[in-house]
Amino acid sequence: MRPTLSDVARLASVSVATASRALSNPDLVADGTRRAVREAANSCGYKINLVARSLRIQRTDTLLVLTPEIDNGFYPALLHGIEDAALDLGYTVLVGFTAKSEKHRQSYADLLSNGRVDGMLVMDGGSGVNRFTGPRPDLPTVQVLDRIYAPPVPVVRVDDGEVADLAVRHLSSLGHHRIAHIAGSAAAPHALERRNGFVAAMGRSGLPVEEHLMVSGDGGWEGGLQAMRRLLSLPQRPTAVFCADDALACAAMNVCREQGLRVPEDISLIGANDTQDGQRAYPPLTTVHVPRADIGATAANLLIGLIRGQPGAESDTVLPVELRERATCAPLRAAVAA
Amino acid sequence: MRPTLSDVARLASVSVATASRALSNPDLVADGTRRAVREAANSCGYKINLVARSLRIQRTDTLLVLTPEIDNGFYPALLHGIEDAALDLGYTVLVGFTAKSEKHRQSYADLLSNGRVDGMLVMDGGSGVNRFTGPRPDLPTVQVLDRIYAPPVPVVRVDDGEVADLAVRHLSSLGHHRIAHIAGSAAAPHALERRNGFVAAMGRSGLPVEEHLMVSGDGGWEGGLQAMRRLLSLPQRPTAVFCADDALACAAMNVCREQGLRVPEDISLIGANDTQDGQRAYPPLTTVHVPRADIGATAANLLIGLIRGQPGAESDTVLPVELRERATCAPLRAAVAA
DNA sequence: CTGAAAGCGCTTACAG
DNA sequence: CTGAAAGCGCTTACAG
Repeated sequence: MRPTLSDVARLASVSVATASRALSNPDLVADGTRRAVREAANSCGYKINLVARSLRIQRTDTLLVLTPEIDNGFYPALLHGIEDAALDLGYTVLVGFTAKSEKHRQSYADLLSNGRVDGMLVMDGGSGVNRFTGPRPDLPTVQVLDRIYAPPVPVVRVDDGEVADLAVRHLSSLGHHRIAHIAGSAAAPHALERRNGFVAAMGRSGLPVEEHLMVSGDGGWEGGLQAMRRLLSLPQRPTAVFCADDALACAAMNVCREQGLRVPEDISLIGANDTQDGQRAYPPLTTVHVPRADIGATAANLLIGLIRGQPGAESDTVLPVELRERATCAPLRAAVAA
Repeated sequence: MRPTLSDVARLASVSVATASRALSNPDLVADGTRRAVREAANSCGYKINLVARSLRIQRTDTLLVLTPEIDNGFYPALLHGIEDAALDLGYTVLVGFTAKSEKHRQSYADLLSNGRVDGMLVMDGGSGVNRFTGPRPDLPTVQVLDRIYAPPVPVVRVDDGEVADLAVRHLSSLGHHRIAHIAGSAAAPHALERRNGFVAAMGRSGLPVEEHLMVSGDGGWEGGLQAMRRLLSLPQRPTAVFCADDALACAAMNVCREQGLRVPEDISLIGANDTQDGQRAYPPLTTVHVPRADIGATAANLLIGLIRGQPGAESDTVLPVELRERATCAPLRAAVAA
């Protein structure tokens, strides 16, 4: 059997209380005692049992993160940001994939109410599950990017109106005015906000927004392909398109190639989020950068603050976004010249 | 405070023993009792405390998976396969990212020795950490894809020689004989095996393997770019290249574009693994499919068997791979005609 | 500085 | 079918 603390205590000829202190709170025991206990622990290969410890101290030092499928290049950076911040503060992070079914989601969320984790980071709000529906969680929770619980459950996010605004202003500054938008999944609040932001930004730039230039990219990669094909089949094609995310923009770029259109000479494309697929596309995608690692780290720190009962947790933290010019946008005249 | 089982027992006027049975082992109590206890539990919002339960029953029903960075499109499917199988059998999975440092890796691996998880799936062997170095784990462990512990620690993997063989035979059947290879990270055992497999397969096909046609794609995306540039700067360019993985092949494809070479008309490219980036490339990448979800599920099932003490766990499970023809390979004469 | 004791919240032989 | 009791492996007041 695995040695326990009482084995160590016996070997070191001290009480379990002292053995515990020597190992977890070294300052509380005499030098010699500490040494003896440590040696005993080593000699028998003692490892502390964290579940016993958790039961006793009433915390697990573990965070849960609810995430949708991660195979889309958006979540990994968020996860790493969370993990970095958490590990620094002595927390372990457990990730639960919730896109499969509401049942899966529930079984993960139960880990919080069942005391297996101390707090929860919800970043699957964009997948449309359970939105605004459940009661406000009474255990430490922070939302990432999409708000799915009413205040005062904190959110860490970006301003999606600003994302759209940066994209539209960039395109407009290049002389484009027939600008299209491929919207993201209707289930994602942020996609809706980017769409609204697109309309608002077009207005602010004094540009007309034509209904048929706003298409839905719902349906993942295939949806993106179809959306772009629809746009290119229009009698009056757009000269530029703002895609709600980089994956959609990559899909759009592929459609351009299959139809023999050059990007950016014949048409300008801009994405959003700044994910790896855009960076590695050819040509590399111009996009609006979303600081995912920062968002993750901020959210994790906030959650840990909540768990530790620190006051003054902001309930709405908005991080800045910025334009990342790469190679898929060109001045309108280039298209005209082509 | 959170209600405990004894609160429920009091409300239902039974002993905690009975309350426990009514909730966790319903058949053991009378109908009326069961109903009363359930009602009591609901009325006070009782949730079982899983850490107390774990301490008592001496298991956590949790699996740990050690994974390197996941932002490369390879790991998500593996993770999903693991999670599916695990959830079906009542296990929760905890994932630990280990690429940051050996310290991070250790702190995750400690979760196993510290009793927070029942078993461990090691799939970060390709990142070169700690290889063959640590003692054979004495707690339930299974390795995924790369062997980093000596037998009999089980492995679930593919035959990387076969991966290379399928690729080379495909290229050779298209008439290519000046075939190059861009190798994966030298730290990854499977990359080495693919490289050796390439040499063997070339031999089997009666093709010469020229030293300068085998280059290292070490260094991630940038490494891939450089490797391909080196190949294209050769006096005698290859007419086809087998890239150790799809990301490398995508990098190679970008280099071709930047140099004005058409794929597959001017040069054929084949990858391996069949990841999303290859599927979404333009043109879609021909590759060797590796059944990642199956591998994950198989490994998880094996691990759970180990945990439950089932005998007969195979210590080396090899899953089949297959060629996935898409659009980046063409007959040699096409290149000649060009 | 150290030890005896209580207790975290469950489950499960053992009796009845 | 139900209850009293022990115990999983720790930590931490409380005394000394």
